[in-house]
Amino acid sequence: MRTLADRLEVRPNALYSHVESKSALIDDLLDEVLAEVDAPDPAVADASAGLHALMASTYAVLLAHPAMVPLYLARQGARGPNARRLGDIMLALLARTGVTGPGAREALRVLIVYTIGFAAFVTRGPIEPDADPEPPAEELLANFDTGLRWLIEAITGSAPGPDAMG
Amino acid sequence: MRTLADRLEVRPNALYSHVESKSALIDDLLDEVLAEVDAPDPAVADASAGLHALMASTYAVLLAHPAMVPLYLARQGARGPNARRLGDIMLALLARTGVTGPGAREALRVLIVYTIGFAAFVTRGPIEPDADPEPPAEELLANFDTGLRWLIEAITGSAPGPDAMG
DNA sequence: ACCTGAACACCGTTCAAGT
DNA sequence: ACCTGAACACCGTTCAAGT
Repeated sequence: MRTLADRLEVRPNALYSHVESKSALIDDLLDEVLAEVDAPDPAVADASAGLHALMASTYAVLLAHPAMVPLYLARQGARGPNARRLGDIMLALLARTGVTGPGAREALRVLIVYTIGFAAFVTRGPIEPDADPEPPAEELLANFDTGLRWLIEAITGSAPGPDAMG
Repeated sequence: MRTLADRLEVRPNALYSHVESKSALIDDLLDEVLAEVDAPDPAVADASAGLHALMASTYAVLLAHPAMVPLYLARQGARGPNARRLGDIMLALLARTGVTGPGAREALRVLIVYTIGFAAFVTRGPIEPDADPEPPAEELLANFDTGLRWLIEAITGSAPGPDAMG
Protein backbone atom coordinates (compact mmCIF):
# COMPACT_ATOMS: atom_id res chain seq x y z
CA MET A 1 0.00 0.00 0.00
CA ARG A 2 2.80 2.39 0.85
CA THR A 3 4.57 1.64 -2.43
CA LEU A 4 1.38 2.18 -4.35
CA ALA A 5 0.74 5.43 -2.52
CA ASP A 6 4.26 6.55 -3.43
CA ARG A 7 3.63 5.88 -7.08
CA LEU A 8 0.40 7.86 -6.92
CA GLU A 9 2.26 10.66 -5.08
CA VAL A 10 -0.13 10.49 -2.17
CA ARG A 11 0.13 9.60 1.54
CA PRO A 12 -0.59 5.91 2.24
CA ASN A 13 -3.80 6.51 4.17
CA ALA A 14 -5.30 8.43 1.24
CA LEU A 15 -5.82 5.04 -0.45
CA TYR A 16 -8.46 4.16 2.11
CA SER A 17 -10.78 6.74 0.62
CA HIS A 18 -10.93 4.56 -2.52
CA VAL A 19 -10.39 1.02 -1.28
CA GLU A 20 -11.67 -0.84 1.72
CA SER A 21 -8.49 -2.79 2.42
CA LYS A 22 -5.39 -4.21 0.76
CA SER A 23 -7.16 -7.56 0.54
CA ALA A 24 -10.17 -6.09 -1.27
CA LEU A 25 -7.89 -4.24 -3.68
CA ILE A 26 -6.06 -7.46 -4.50
CA ASP A 27 -9.35 -9.26 -5.11
CA ASP A 28 -10.32 -6.59 -7.64
CA LEU A 29 -6.93 -6.79 -9.35
CA LEU A 30 -7.08 -10.59 -9.59
CA ASP A 31 -10.41 -10.51 -11.33
CA GLU A 32 -9.30 -7.70 -13.61
CA VAL A 33 -6.38 -9.84 -14.80
CA LEU A 34 -8.77 -12.67 -15.64
CA ALA A 35 -10.63 -10.31 -17.97
CA GLU A 36 -7.64 -10.64 -20.33
CA VAL A 37 -8.25 -14.35 -20.82
CA ASP A 38 -9.33 -15.10 -24.36
CA ALA A 39 -12.30 -17.41 -23.80
CA PRO A 40 -13.65 -19.35 -26.79
CA ASP A 41 -17.31 -19.37 -27.74
CA PRO A 42 -18.83 -22.34 -25.85
CA ALA A 43 -20.42 -23.34 -29.16
CA VAL A 44 -17.02 -23.73 -30.85
CA ALA A 45 -16.79 -26.70 -33.21
CA ASP A 46 -14.34 -28.83 -31.20
CA ALA A 47 -15.28 -28.48 -27.52
CA SER A 48 -12.25 -30.40 -26.34
CA ALA A 49 -9.91 -28.11 -28.30
CA GLY A 50 -11.80 -25.12 -26.95
CA LEU A 51 -11.13 -26.34 -23.44
CA HIS A 52 -7.47 -26.63 -24.27
CA ALA A 53 -7.38 -23.13 -25.75
CA LEU A 54 -9.12 -21.65 -22.71
CA MET A 55 -6.64 -23.16 -20.26
CA ALA A 56 -3.69 -22.22 -22.46
CA SER A 57 -4.89 -18.62 -22.63
CA THR A 58 -5.36 -18.54 -18.86
CA TYR A 59 -1.83 -19.87 -18.43
CA ALA A 60 -0.43 -17.20 -20.75
CA VAL A 61 -2.28 -14.43 -18.91
CA LEU A 62 -0.98 -15.69 -15.58
CA LEU A 63 2.60 -15.70 -16.86
CA ALA A 64 2.09 -12.14 -18.06
CA HIS A 65 1.32 -11.15 -14.45
CA PRO A 66 3.81 -13.19 -12.44
CA ALA A 67 3.47 -11.11 -9.30
CA MET A 68 -0.23 -11.94 -9.08
CA VAL A 69 0.12 -15.71 -9.36
CA PRO A 70 0.95 -16.46 -5.71
CA LEU A 71 -2.07 -14.40 -4.75
CA TYR A 72 -4.39 -16.59 -6.83
CA LEU A 73 -3.21 -19.61 -4.92
CA ALA A 74 -3.52 -17.89 -1.56
CA ARG A 75 -7.15 -17.06 -2.36
CA GLN A 76 -7.94 -20.19 -4.24
CA GLY A 77 -8.39 -18.72 -7.69
CA ALA A 78 -10.41 -15.51 -7.42
CA ARG A 79 -14.13 -15.19 -6.85
CA GLY A 80 -15.05 -12.22 -9.02
CA PRO A 81 -17.38 -12.07 -12.02
CA ASN A 82 -14.65 -12.89 -14.54
CA ALA A 83 -13.69 -16.02 -12.63
CA ARG A 84 -17.30 -17.16 -12.64
CA ARG A 85 -17.64 -16.38 -16.33
CA LEU A 86 -14.63 -18.53 -17.17
CA GLY A 87 -15.90 -21.30 -14.92
CA ASP A 88 -19.27 -21.26 -16.67
CA ILE A 89 -17.62 -21.48 -20.08
CA MET A 90 -15.52 -24.42 -18.92
CA LEU A 91 -18.61 -26.20 -17.66
CA ALA A 92 -20.39 -25.58 -20.94
CA LEU A 93 -17.45 -26.98 -22.92
CA LEU A 94 -17.21 -29.98 -20.61
CA ALA A 95 -20.92 -30.64 -21.04
CA ARG A 96 -20.44 -30.70 -24.80
CA THR A 97 -17.84 -33.44 -24.39
CA GLY A 98 -20.33 -35.44 -22.36
CA VAL A 99 -18.98 -34.56 -18.91
CA THR A 100 -21.73 -33.23 -16.62
CA GLY A 101 -22.85 -33.20 -12.99
CA PRO A 102 -20.40 -33.91 -10.17
CA GLY A 103 -17.86 -35.28 -12.64
CA ALA A 104 -17.76 -31.90 -14.35
CA ARG A 105 -17.02 -30.12 -11.09
CA GLU A 106 -14.18 -32.59 -10.49
CA ALA A 107 -12.74 -31.97 -13.93
CA LEU A 108 -13.10 -28.21 -13.45
CA ARG A 109 -11.18 -28.29 -10.20
CA VAL A 110 -8.43 -30.46 -11.64
CA LEU A 111 -7.92 -28.22 -14.67
CA ILE A 112 -7.84 -25.03 -12.59
CA VAL A 113 -5.49 -26.49 -10.02
CA TYR A 114 -3.18 -27.71 -12.73
CA THR A 115 -3.11 -24.43 -14.63
CA ILE A 116 -2.59 -22.10 -11.69
CA GLY A 117 -0.25 -24.57 -10.01
CA PHE A 118 1.96 -24.79 -13.07
CA ALA A 119 2.01 -21.01 -13.43
CA ALA A 120 3.04 -20.74 -9.78
CA PHE A 121 5.93 -23.12 -10.30
CA VAL A 122 7.14 -21.25 -13.32
CA THR A 123 6.84 -17.71 -11.99
CA ARG A 124 9.28 -17.96 -9.16
CA GLY A 125 11.32 -15.14 -7.77
CA PRO A 126 15.03 -14.49 -8.21
CA ILE A 127 16.95 -17.74 -8.25
CA GLU A 128 19.37 -18.39 -5.42
CA PRO A 129 22.90 -19.37 -6.43
CA ASP A 130 22.54 -22.99 -5.23
CA ALA A 131 19.17 -23.60 -6.86
CA ASP A 132 18.67 -25.87 -9.84
CA PRO A 133 19.00 -24.05 -13.15
CA GLU A 134 15.68 -22.84 -14.52
CA PRO A 135 14.55 -24.71 -17.64
CA PRO A 136 13.97 -22.39 -20.61
CA ALA A 137 10.52 -20.84 -20.98
CA GLU A 138 9.66 -22.69 -24.18
CA GLU A 139 10.41 -26.02 -22.52
CA LEU A 140 8.15 -25.14 -19.59
CA LEU A 141 5.38 -24.07 -21.95
CA ALA A 142 5.68 -27.36 -23.82
CA ASN A 143 5.64 -29.17 -20.48
CA PHE A 144 2.46 -27.36 -19.45
CA ASP A 145 0.91 -28.24 -22.76
CA THR A 146 1.80 -31.92 -22.45
CA GLY A 147 0.23 -32.25 -19.01
CA LEU A 148 -2.83 -30.30 -20.10
CA ARG A 149 -3.27 -32.66 -23.04
CA TRP A 150 -3.02 -35.65 -20.70
CA LEU A 151 -5.74 -34.24 -18.48
CA ILE A 152 -8.16 -33.19 -21.19
CA GLU A 153 -7.76 -36.47 -22.99
CA ALA A 154 -8.45 -38.40 -19.79
CA ILE A 155 -11.40 -36.17 -18.87
CA THR A 156 -13.16 -36.13 -22.22
CA GLY A 157 -12.01 -39.59 -23.27
CA SER A 158 -13.35 -41.23 -20.14
CA ALA A 159 -16.84 -39.97 -20.90
CA PRO A 160 -17.25 -39.65 -24.66
CA GLY A 161 -20.09 -37.32 -25.58
CA PRO A 162 -21.91 -36.46 -28.81
CA ASP A 163 -18.91 -34.52 -30.14
CA ALA A 164 -16.36 -37.21 -29.38
CA MET A 165 -16.04 -38.46 -32.92
CA GLY A 166 -15.64 -34.96 -34.42
CA MET B 1 9.54 -14.73 14.27
CA ARG B 2 8.10 -12.69 17.10
CA THR B 3 5.32 -15.22 17.65
CA LEU B 4 7.83 -18.05 17.69
CA ALA B 5 10.03 -16.15 20.14
CA ASP B 6 7.00 -15.66 22.35
CA ARG B 7 6.28 -19.36 22.36
CA LEU B 8 9.90 -20.06 23.28
CA GLU B 9 9.72 -17.38 25.99
CA VAL B 10 12.62 -15.51 24.51
CA ARG B 11 13.16 -12.08 22.92
CA PRO B 12 12.74 -12.11 19.12
CA ASN B 13 16.36 -11.34 18.33
CA ALA B 14 17.54 -14.35 20.36
CA LEU B 15 16.36 -16.52 17.44
CA TYR B 16 19.14 -15.14 15.29
CA SER B 17 21.70 -17.01 17.38
CA HIS B 18 20.20 -20.23 16.00
CA VAL B 19 18.86 -19.34 12.57
CA GLU B 20 20.23 -17.19 9.79
CA SER B 21 16.91 -15.71 8.73
CA LYS B 22 13.19 -16.37 8.65
CA SER B 23 13.57 -17.61 5.08
CA ALA B 24 16.27 -20.15 6.01
CA LEU B 25 14.16 -21.36 8.91
CA ILE B 26 11.20 -21.92 6.61
CA ASP B 27 13.37 -23.84 4.15
CA ASP B 28 14.43 -26.18 6.94
CA LEU B 29 10.85 -26.65 8.10
CA LEU B 30 9.61 -27.40 4.59
CA ASP B 31 12.12 -30.15 4.11
CA GLU B 32 11.46 -31.53 7.57
CA VAL B 33 7.77 -31.90 6.69
CA LEU B 34 8.69 -33.86 3.57
CA ALA B 35 10.51 -36.37 5.78
CA GLU B 36 7.06 -37.57 6.88
CA VAL B 37 6.16 -38.72 3.38
CA ASP B 38 5.86 -42.48 3.20
CA ALA B 39 7.87 -43.30 0.09
CA PRO B 40 7.55 -46.78 -1.40
CA ASP B 41 10.53 -48.96 -2.26
CA PRO B 42 11.38 -48.10 -5.89
CA ALA B 43 11.51 -51.87 -6.51
CA VAL B 44 7.85 -52.30 -5.49
CA ALA B 45 5.92 -54.81 -7.61
CA ASP B 46 3.61 -52.33 -9.37
CA ALA B 47 5.63 -49.20 -10.19
CA SER B 48 2.59 -47.30 -11.38
CA ALA B 49 0.74 -48.02 -8.13
CA GLY B 50 3.87 -47.03 -6.20
CA LEU B 51 3.83 -43.69 -7.95
CA HIS B 52 0.22 -43.22 -6.99
CA ALA B 53 0.95 -44.13 -3.37
CA LEU B 54 3.88 -41.71 -3.20
CA MET B 55 1.86 -38.77 -4.49
CA ALA B 56 -1.08 -39.66 -2.25
CA SER B 57 1.18 -39.78 0.79
CA THR B 58 2.70 -36.43 -0.16
CA TYR B 59 -0.77 -34.96 -0.48
CA ALA B 60 -1.76 -36.31 2.94
CA VAL B 61 1.36 -34.89 4.56
CA LEU B 62 0.72 -31.49 2.97
CA LEU B 63 -2.85 -31.46 4.27
CA ALA B 64 -1.50 -32.29 7.72
CA HIS B 65 0.55 -29.08 7.58
CA PRO B 66 -1.81 -26.61 5.94
CA ALA B 67 0.11 -23.54 7.04
CA MET B 68 3.20 -24.72 5.15
CA VAL B 69 1.50 -25.34 1.81
CA PRO B 70 1.53 -21.76 0.51
CA LEU B 71 5.22 -21.64 1.33
CA TYR B 72 5.96 -24.64 -0.88
CA LEU B 73 4.41 -22.85 -3.81
CA ALA B 74 6.23 -19.62 -3.07
CA ARG B 75 9.53 -21.52 -3.13
CA GLN B 76 8.62 -23.96 -5.83
CA GLY B 77 8.54 -27.16 -3.81
CA ALA B 78 11.53 -27.16 -1.45
CA ARG B 79 15.13 -27.88 -2.38
CA GLY B 80 16.35 -29.84 0.65
CA PRO B 81 17.62 -33.42 0.83
CA ASN B 82 14.19 -34.91 1.44
CA ALA B 83 12.78 -33.21 -1.65
CA ARG B 84 15.62 -34.63 -3.73
CA ARG B 85 15.14 -38.06 -2.23
CA LEU B 86 11.45 -38.09 -3.19
CA GLY B 87 12.27 -36.80 -6.65
CA ASP B 88 14.78 -39.59 -7.16
CA ILE B 89 12.27 -42.22 -6.09
CA MET B 90 9.71 -40.78 -8.49
CA LEU B 91 12.20 -40.92 -11.34
CA ALA B 92 13.06 -44.53 -10.49
CA LEU B 93 9.40 -45.50 -10.49
CA LEU B 94 8.79 -43.66 -13.75
CA ALA B 95 11.75 -45.44 -15.34
CA ARG B 96 10.23 -48.77 -14.37
CA THR B 97 7.07 -47.83 -16.26
CA GLY B 98 9.18 -47.06 -19.32
CA VAL B 99 9.27 -43.28 -18.91
CA THR B 100 12.84 -41.96 -19.01
CA GLY B 101 14.89 -38.98 -20.16
CA PRO B 102 13.27 -35.58 -20.78
CA GLY B 103 9.81 -37.16 -20.74
CA ALA B 104 10.42 -38.29 -17.18
CA ARG B 105 11.33 -34.77 -16.07
CA GLU B 106 8.11 -33.55 -17.69
CA ALA B 107 6.05 -36.16 -15.89
CA LEU B 108 7.81 -35.35 -12.62
CA ARG B 109 7.00 -31.67 -12.90
CA VAL B 110 3.37 -32.33 -13.80
CA LEU B 111 2.84 -34.68 -10.86
CA ILE B 112 4.47 -32.32 -8.35
CA VAL B 113 2.59 -29.30 -9.65
CA TYR B 114 -0.68 -31.16 -9.50
CA THR B 115 -0.14 -32.48 -5.96
CA ILE B 116 1.07 -29.27 -4.35
CA GLY B 117 -1.39 -27.22 -6.37
CA PHE B 118 -4.33 -29.30 -5.24
CA ALA B 119 -3.17 -29.13 -1.62
CA ALA B 120 -2.93 -25.36 -1.94
CA PHE B 121 -6.49 -25.13 -3.22
CA VAL B 122 -7.80 -27.29 -0.43
CA THR B 123 -5.95 -25.69 2.47
CA ARG B 124 -7.43 -22.24 2.32
CA GLY B 125 -7.86 -19.90 5.22
CA PRO B 126 -11.06 -18.91 7.00
CA ILE B 127 -13.92 -18.70 4.53
CA GLU B 128 -15.51 -15.33 3.94
CA PRO B 129 -19.31 -15.18 4.25
CA ASP B 130 -19.85 -14.65 0.51
CA ALA B 131 -17.51 -17.42 -0.62
CA ASP B 132 -18.70 -20.64 -2.18
CA PRO B 133 -19.30 -23.37 0.38
CA GLU B 134 -16.29 -25.62 0.88
CA PRO B 135 -16.84 -29.15 -0.45
CA PRO B 136 -16.38 -31.82 2.23
CA ALA B 137 -12.85 -33.16 2.77
CA GLU B 138 -13.68 -36.67 1.56
CA GLU B 139 -15.02 -35.30 -1.70
CA LEU B 140 -11.85 -33.25 -2.24
CA LEU B 141 -9.69 -36.27 -1.47
CA ALA B 142 -11.64 -38.32 -4.00
CA ASN B 143 -11.27 -35.46 -6.47
CA PHE B 144 -7.51 -35.38 -5.96
CA ASP B 145 -7.38 -39.11 -6.45
CA THR B 146 -9.37 -38.98 -9.67
CA GLY B 147 -7.09 -36.40 -11.24
CA LEU B 148 -4.00 -38.22 -10.05
CA ARG B 149 -5.28 -41.39 -11.67
CA TRP B 150 -5.86 -39.52 -14.94
CA LEU B 151 -2.32 -38.22 -14.94
CA ILE B 152 -0.57 -41.45 -13.99
CA GLU B 153 -2.59 -43.40 -16.52
CA ALA B 154 -1.71 -40.92 -19.25
CA ILE B 155 1.95 -40.82 -18.24
CA THR B 156 2.57 -44.53 -17.91
CA GLY B 157 0.00 -45.58 -20.51
CA SER B 158 1.51 -43.36 -23.21
CA ALA B 159 4.86 -45.13 -22.81
CA PRO B 160 4.23 -48.70 -21.72
CA GLY B 161 7.30 -50.24 -20.15
CA PRO B 162 8.38 -53.75 -19.16
CA ASP B 163 6.03 -53.76 -16.15
CA ALA B 164 3.01 -52.53 -18.05
CA MET B 165 1.26 -55.88 -18.24
CA GLY B 166 1.72 -56.63 -14.50
C1' DA C 1 27.23 -20.31 23.27
C1' DC C 2 23.17 -17.91 24.15
C1' DC C 3 20.54 -14.16 25.54
C1' DT C 4 18.98 -9.01 26.20
C1' DG C 5 17.93 -3.83 25.33
C1' DA C 6 17.63 -0.64 22.19
C1' DA C 7 17.12 0.64 17.86
C1' DC C 8 16.21 0.70 12.59
C1' DA C 9 13.51 0.58 8.73
C1' DC C 10 9.66 -1.19 7.62
C1' DC C 11 4.20 -2.75 7.41
C1' DG C 12 -1.46 -1.99 7.06
C1' DT C 13 -4.76 0.76 9.08
C1' DT C 14 -7.59 4.34 11.90
C1' DC C 15 -9.08 8.71 13.14
C1' DA C 16 -9.69 13.43 13.55
C1' DA C 17 -9.05 17.33 10.88
C1' DG C 18 -8.66 20.08 6.82
C1' DT C 19 -10.20 21.62 1.74
C1' DA D 1 -15.24 13.74 -2.18
C1' DC D 2 -10.52 13.45 -1.30
C1' DC D 3 -6.46 14.31 1.12
C1' DT D 4 -3.13 15.03 5.33
C1' DG D 5 -0.67 14.50 10.08
C1' DA D 6 -0.23 11.85 13.67
C1' DA D 7 -0.53 7.79 15.68
C1' DC D 8 -1.21 2.58 16.66
C1' DA D 9 0.10 -1.96 16.65
C1' DC D 10 2.65 -4.50 14.19
C1' DC D 11 6.95 -6.74 11.21
C1' DG D 12 12.17 -8.90 10.43
C1' DT D 13 16.66 -7.80 11.60
C1' DT D 14 21.18 -5.70 13.50
C1' DC D 15 24.37 -4.52 16.86
C1' DA D 16 26.64 -3.78 21.00
C1' DA D 17 26.67 -5.60 25.42
C1' DG D 18 26.10 -8.90 29.00
C1' DT D 19 26.62 -13.98 31.16
